[in-house]
Amino acid sequence: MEPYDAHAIEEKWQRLWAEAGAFAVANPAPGEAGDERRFYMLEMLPYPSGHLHMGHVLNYTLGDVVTHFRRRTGYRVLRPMGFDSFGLPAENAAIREGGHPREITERNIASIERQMRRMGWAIDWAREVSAHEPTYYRWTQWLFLRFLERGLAYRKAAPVNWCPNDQTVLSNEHVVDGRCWRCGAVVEARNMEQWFFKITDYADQLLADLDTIDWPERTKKIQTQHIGRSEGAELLFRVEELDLDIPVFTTRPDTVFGATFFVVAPESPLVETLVAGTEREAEVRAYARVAAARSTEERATREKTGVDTGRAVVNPATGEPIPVWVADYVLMEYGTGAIMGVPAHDDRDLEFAQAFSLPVVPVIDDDGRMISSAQFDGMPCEEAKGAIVAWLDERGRGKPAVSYRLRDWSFSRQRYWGAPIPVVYCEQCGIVPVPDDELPVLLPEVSDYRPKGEPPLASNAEWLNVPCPRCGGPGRREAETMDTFVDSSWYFLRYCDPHDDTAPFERRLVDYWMPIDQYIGGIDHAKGHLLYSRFFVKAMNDMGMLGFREPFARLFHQGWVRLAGKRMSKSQGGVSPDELLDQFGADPIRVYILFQGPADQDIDWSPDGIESTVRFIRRLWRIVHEAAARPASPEGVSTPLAVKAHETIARVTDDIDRRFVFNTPIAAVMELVNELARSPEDPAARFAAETAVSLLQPYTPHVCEELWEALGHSRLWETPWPTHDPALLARETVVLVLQVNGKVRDRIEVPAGLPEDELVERAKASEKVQAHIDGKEPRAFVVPDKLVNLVV
RNA sequence: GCGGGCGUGGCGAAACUGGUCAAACGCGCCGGGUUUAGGUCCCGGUGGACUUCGGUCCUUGGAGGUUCGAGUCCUCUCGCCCGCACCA
Repeated sequence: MEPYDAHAIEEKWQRLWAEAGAFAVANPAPGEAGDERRFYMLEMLPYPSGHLHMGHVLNYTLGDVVTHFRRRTGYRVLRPMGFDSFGLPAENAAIREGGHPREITERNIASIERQMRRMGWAIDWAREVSAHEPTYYRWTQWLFLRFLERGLAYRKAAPVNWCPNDQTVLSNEHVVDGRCWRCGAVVEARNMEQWFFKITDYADQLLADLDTIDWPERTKKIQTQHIGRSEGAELLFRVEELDLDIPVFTTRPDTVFGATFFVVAPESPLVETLVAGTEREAEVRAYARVAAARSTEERATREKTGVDTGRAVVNPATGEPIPVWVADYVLMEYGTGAIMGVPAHDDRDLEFAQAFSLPVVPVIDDDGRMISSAQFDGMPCEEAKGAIVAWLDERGRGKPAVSYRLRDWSFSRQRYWGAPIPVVYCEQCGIVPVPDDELPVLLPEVSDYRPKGEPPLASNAEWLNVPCPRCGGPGRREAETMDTFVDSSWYFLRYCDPHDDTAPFERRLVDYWMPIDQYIGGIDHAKGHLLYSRFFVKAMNDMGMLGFREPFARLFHQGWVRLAGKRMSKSQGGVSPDELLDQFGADPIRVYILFQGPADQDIDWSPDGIESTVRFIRRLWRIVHEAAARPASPEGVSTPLAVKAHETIARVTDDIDRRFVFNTPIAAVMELVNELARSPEDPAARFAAETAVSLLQPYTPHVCEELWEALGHSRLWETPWPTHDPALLARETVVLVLQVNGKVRDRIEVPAGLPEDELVERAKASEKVQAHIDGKEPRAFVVPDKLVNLVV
């Protein structure tokens, strides 16, 4: 027996798998039956920072176990890999260190890919895609144009975070405590033109279809909350002098009789309409300008401010005029950008009313019944909601309405390293799409990636100035690029047909593979990537491009791997997998990361523990080699070791398949190996060894392949998953637990399948039981074949 | 403030639908063996208290409750973590 040499074994099998094309999977030929058992296993694609971190190792090892298990249980498994290779970090590295973002990105991809291969993950590398490659972003641009055609992509002015120092728009994530994360300057709110995807059109479907997918409840909750559907009513408040009806959204139409004032958001166009030409014009405008420039955080925390417009609107319920104010506690983005102020029943309105001495009129009493509300007095307020809306509806002053918190997705970035947005601005024609046959619009070279008020692409005049594709007149390209979340909203579709140069994918192929049977990734993407991708698929389904409405049928979130209490992530590598690979090899790392605990739970990384998995593999190595020297186990052997092996098959299979837990199968195999070590002479020794190696293969594929050969077999990676023999597990006798008053007093062996009264008789016959029931006549509770509880 | 999750040995954890002494498996620790020594490796022990060594009692953050029976279900409470947050 050679000593266990992780590196030699791992290199050998990685080479052999590559030569055999072991993990490549073919697409079905046209006309091939679609009823084959297929399985699409996908983990979220990595962002190519310098190297893998232990969180990746957990994520992809988890997916690898599922991949091997599904392959060996008879599925055609698609398990691809790619890189989310556009984005700010590479661009910032280029600004910081010099060099081109493409060089940095491609160097990182090469490095990560090498690490992935060393980990031995069963990936179909022939399907690899990277977002920054023109062969990929050509289709990202193509999809954008389809969204544009349907009005699902549009451009409009919207408030953004602006850093006055860096002269750029910042995403919300890059505003820390109201300051720019890079230079520390106080961020301003600005109104700028932005590109948006109309995800709000799909708010209801995104909410409703959560019921059709097998996702963690907490993730569904996060999305539900983010979509934020509220039912209520839209009520009309009239400005008589201007002959103007202003709608407001409210979830509390029952309180409308208590609306004593009216508030408009400072950003609202109504402000101008209301005050233009009045004596309060200057004062109100000044307030609106200052308030609109305040950050959302500032507006949320400071005391209530506002200014009276001097105008009045008519409360549609009371018919009385109430004053109209402008105040920054009302947000333009939600509802209609205007509210009715009901200080008696809303804390924020009360605070405002108290600050400005506005009247407070309660309209619901302590028992929840309507008061001071005309004909509705005495009605329970829940009932009054519908009744009042119906009453206002009859008079044309209101109707039931639904409002969402979800906003359209702003996806344009004033940055370099992203897919160019393929449109041209023409003075005559406006926004003109670049024709499909001119795609991709290649990302041009620029001299400086730093944004200086204008996106970096605008600095390349030769690229920027092109004739209008429609009229041929002077035009200017869009210089903004797309958010990387656009790239990652459809990459899983491209994997199905990665080399198609006539379309993003063939519908037949995505309909064959999709939806993804098991998706694995961090919960940090709960309301970003996981929502955007759902929106993309629904929109593409509506366009007839594919035949399903949800991308991810089943979702699992792996836990965080922490180092000294901190999450390991892209920015803080912490532990280098290369060093661990050099020191221990891939198999021990793979077992260790999954043995720590449930995969959805955070784990603390400790290099010490990994030694113990090396020890286990060495022990397995020795014990299996010893068993391999013994005669083959007879067919149907039913020794205790054989029974243990079958039990282990049943446990491991159930854990991976049904329970989706990955730590306890390792413990189960360890138990089997321990049992084998204790009884090496058992006739089932070889069978037990074969079973242990076969069951552990998804975790430690290299060493198991080597041991499988030592046992006289070949190609474990495509050997069918073992099945247990239920007949062997059916015991002839069982151990019956005897309790008196709920306490265990004895255990006796009885034939399996005895009727309840027989079990009770046997229990009463036990001396130890008799000593505790003391001659009394007990009541009996029986769990057949397991337990009898006698209660006296 | 709103929504959600989690508390089990010295440590990571197991106990899957309430039912075989709660703590499997592993780490750590203790004892023994192999070894010139250390490491590796092998064997055994290891929740707590009491014990006449046969056992007895206690123990899943805390307090109640349901049940023949609760780590598991319910109520309250303490602690930690996560998501949202002037959303009308």
